[in-house]
Amino acid sequence: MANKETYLGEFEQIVLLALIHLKENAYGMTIRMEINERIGRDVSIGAVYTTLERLEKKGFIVSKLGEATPQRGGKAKRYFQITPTGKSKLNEARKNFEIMWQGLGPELIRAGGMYA
Amino acid sequence: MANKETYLGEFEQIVLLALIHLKENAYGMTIRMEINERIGRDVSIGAVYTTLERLEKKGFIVSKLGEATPQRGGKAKRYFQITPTGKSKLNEARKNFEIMWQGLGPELIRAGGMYA
DNA sequence: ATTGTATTTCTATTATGTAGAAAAAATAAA
DNA sequence: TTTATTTTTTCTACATAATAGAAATACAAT
Repeated sequence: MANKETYLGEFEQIVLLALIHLKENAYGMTIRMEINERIGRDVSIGAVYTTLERLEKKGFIVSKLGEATPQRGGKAKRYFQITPTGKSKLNEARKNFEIMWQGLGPELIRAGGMYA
Repeated sequence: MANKETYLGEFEQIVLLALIHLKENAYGMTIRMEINERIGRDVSIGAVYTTLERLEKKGFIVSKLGEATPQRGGKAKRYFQITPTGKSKLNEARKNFEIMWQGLGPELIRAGGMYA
């Protein structure tokens, strides 16, 4: 990989961003919803969790179990938060994409060319 | 996957963008160099080619063999170009990232928070 | 023919993306 | 006090993407 232990995949970035938007309320179900609401990507809950697990193992997020006595049914929620490492990695990924996109507007790349 | 046959991975996006910048001169070696020069990512030539193969199989790029009588040693170059499908897919990926980043400046996400 | 050079192709491995079923753990109802 | 319902997580399995490095091509020069 680009750098063992530090590579950030495409979906991992999406999950990280959803998580940031959700602030104190980021857990499996809400993350899944946030992604779906924002970009219409409908992934399974399992897909979200395995990604969260990997992000945690890499040190990009941390988690803690929710309140012990919730006023509802269901297993306790596991809340996630991004770490400083995760933030800088995410910023770096963004910066790199920006550099790669430099000079290529969303329309620009459609102009001319043999297959355009 | 998000959508069988249409998913665009992180590195696939990078390769596609390098290829666009290179215009008529996009082939394995130059693509690898372009990526390295722009964002300092040093991938093997094999990594570039397998990615190009996948992109071609998905219909996001097309290739054709270079000049039959090159004035130098070495095997003929294989030139690559992005297709309309590839372009729109790339634009879509960018749009989605933009939506996910909305409201989160590169500095903004570093402010406050338990682990900041 | 042999050597050198530039480039591609092949082979293999690990990591990421993904779904779906099963398990947990709490509340509500019987 | 067992059984059902709800909400959420955890487990298992598989397809696809990221990656390296060696081997194969194919041409030019000696």
